[in-house]
Amino acid sequence: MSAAENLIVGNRVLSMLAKNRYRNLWPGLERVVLDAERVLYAPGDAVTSIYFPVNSVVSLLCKVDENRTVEVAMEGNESVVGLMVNLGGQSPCHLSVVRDAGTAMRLDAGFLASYADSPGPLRDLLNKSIHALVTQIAQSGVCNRFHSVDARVARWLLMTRDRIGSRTLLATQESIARLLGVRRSSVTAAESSFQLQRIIDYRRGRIEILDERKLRDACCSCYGVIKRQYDSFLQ
Amino acid sequence: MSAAENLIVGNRVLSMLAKNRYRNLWPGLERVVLDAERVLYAPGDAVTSIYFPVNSVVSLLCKVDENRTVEVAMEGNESVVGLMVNLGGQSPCHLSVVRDAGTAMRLDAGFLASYADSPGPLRDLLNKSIHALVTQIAQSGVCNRFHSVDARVARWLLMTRDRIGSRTLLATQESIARLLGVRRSSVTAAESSFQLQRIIDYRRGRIEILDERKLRDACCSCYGVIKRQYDSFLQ
DNA sequence: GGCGCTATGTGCGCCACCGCGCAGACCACC
DNA sequence: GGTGGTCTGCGCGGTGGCGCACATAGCGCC
Repeated sequence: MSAAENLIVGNRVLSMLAKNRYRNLWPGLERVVLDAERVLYAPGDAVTSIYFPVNSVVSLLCKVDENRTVEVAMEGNESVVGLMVNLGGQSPCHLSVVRDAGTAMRLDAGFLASYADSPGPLRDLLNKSIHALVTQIAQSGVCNRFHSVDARVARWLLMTRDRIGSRTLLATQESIARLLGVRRSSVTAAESSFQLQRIIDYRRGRIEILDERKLRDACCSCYGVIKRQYDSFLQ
Repeated sequence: MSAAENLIVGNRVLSMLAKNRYRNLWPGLERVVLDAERVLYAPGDAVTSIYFPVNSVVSLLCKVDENRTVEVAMEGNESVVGLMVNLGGQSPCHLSVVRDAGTAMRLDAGFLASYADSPGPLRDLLNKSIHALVTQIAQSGVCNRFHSVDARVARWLLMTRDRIGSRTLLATQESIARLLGVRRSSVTAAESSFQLQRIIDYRRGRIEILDERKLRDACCSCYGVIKRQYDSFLQ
């Protein structure tokens, strides 16, 4: 397998297409590096590029008030970033920001749209991706409203882990707090509790997951609901 | 204009199609009455019917825990109920329940899909509808997390009003509380405060909006964000 | 090794909202 | 016009998370 193919299967959606011998998109794919904090789409922008993250993570942010934007979804190797907005031919209503730097495969939005215009395995897959994203947005919303900060931090850590494919996350308590829309000290409390239970280990912006099973126990069912939705159609 | 056409333009999506002289769907449309509490779709179901509400309102409910399901979106005359699920060919992950009884135009899901298969004004409209629904889900999630019960009740009242096209809503404090995921007495407090300010008048399951402008002032910006998204492509 | 920045630890008062329970009021129905 | 069920008013203690502020500790950099 070529280096390019290796990258391609790093994104679960592309990987699904590869498995089904659907390679119409391959010629249009281009490897790019996404730097942290780069804004991919902002409200009002035209969407000209679509991204298939390999090990990068993109946050979908929604404005709450003047000085707060919270994460309504995170997109990584299981996602097609910019998809929904593009298919609607609409301008995004959310901010898409690179949270974890890394590589992604870029595709021209029009190029993708031309292949998704007609029915087929590609369009099915994209529709299912949209469906899963909506599930994530809805479930995260509910979770953020009803579940404890501890459970939400646990969910956030697990979901990030799944998307970067590594047990070591780079995130400060401050950054997590902003994304979840909670106080930093609430995140401190959650993380130090997990540390005491030897579930995670952390120091200055670096979190290592020691015991994934316990972390799952610490988080609510929302993690599973979201994960199952993606797993149901990706491999 | 015939009685059927009158009904058709009662749904803003159908009305848009009528304006653009797109009438392929007309032969498949069938007027139905939706009774309150009827479950249109449940997780695991196959979606065989699509509904264009005229004055009925459908709640999209998401399970929180064993004895709680909360509203993640409400769909009425601005919506195509069952759309997203159908296009993905997926089974719904949320419960769709008729909240306010009324009429709707029913369409066979396969019939709609056959017309949405190819690009055109219909598909554009459906894509935009999905996009708006996602905006609603995301914004409601954020709103439910960060804004006061008072503001959320105000938003709920206004959104319902827009969808039924009447200043008089039928809803008990208990039912609103369940949908918003708050205590009934919190809704009591909100409504009685609005009553004191002569914004609404209510008695036993019947709420009348007296001053819509003040009600707008009482609710957060989320109402406007959601409304603008729909208004941007519906007439 | 010292300096400075950033990240983390911790404490305090506060408040919106929770869960529960009960009383009272309204309305439909017989 | 009584009666029963539903809807609304309200009170109580409890609590999770908030906003703020300040101290400490780790780490990069010169």
